[in-house]
Amino acid sequence: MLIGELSKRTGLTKDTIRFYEKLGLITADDRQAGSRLYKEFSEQMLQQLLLIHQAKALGFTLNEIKQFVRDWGSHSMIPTDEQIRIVERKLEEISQKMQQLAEIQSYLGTKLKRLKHEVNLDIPPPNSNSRR
Amino acid sequence: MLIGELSKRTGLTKDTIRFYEKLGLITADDRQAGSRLYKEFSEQMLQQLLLIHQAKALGFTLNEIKQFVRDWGSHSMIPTDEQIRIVERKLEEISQKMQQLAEIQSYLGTKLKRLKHEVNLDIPPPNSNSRR
DNA sequence: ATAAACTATGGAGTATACTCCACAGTCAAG
DNA sequence: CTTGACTGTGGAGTATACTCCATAGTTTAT
Repeated sequence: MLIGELSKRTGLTKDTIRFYEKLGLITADDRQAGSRLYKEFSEQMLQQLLLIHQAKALGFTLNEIKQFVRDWGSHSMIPTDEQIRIVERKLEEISQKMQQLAEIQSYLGTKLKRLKHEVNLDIPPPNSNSRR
Repeated sequence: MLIGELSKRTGLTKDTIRFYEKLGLITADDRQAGSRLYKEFSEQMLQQLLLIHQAKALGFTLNEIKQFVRDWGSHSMIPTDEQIRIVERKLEEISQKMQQLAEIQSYLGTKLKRLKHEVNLDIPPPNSNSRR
């Protein structure tokens, strides 16, 4: 597919996609268009962009993602046992992030309970003695 | 405490702390020092900085964190029921992030299994037929 | 065949989040 | 009482991640 379709299907702008391509986060095949070359993107690149998008929202930088993408690609010339170590490290990072999220979650949960309690004190539940 | 101590105890540079203070992410009391004013930071601000640090690592922008910090502060003049909605929204965001992390985690888990399998094929387990 | 909508390239500009520097006053140890 | 480590302010500079623009060739619908 061409960049326009890719843009629509990922929700990323063409500029962002071109920027990512320059950085080497994604790749494209060349396709002849008259005297010039257009870029042909694969379905896999679409998936990769969606993953990049997610990873960004989770606080990974483009450089980290670049490593990530390079390492996971089956075409990498990195020996398997090193790849294993890399993936294990990423998994640890992710566990850490999840733990941090869990902390904030519990913090907010407590806060929420307290707020709801406050509301209950302000405005007693309706119908509390409306029966009969 | 003064900024130096705060810096050491949070791991953030003085410049970063001053930057955050300018943005209103944290506050400080003034303390007379000769003809000038030094900033006095509370234990609470230390905690807040640690939280800001975590939130950043989880992909929240400083602007989002600013909202966050403002909303949670008990001194906010926001009505309780609105505070509840805000906290609930944050909790949803966090659930979403956790789900995304879980996805990546499972993706990497699969990848790791495959890699380990590959290694097993390359180098058969030692002692596999050493018994006897 | 021609206009509208698409494509690529190069480069400038912007927002965010720091980071560094120079200058000047303050404080604590010897 | 001086010296070294601290403090604040203002402003310039940097890295990251886009975003916009001008220009020019291409494809598609009418």
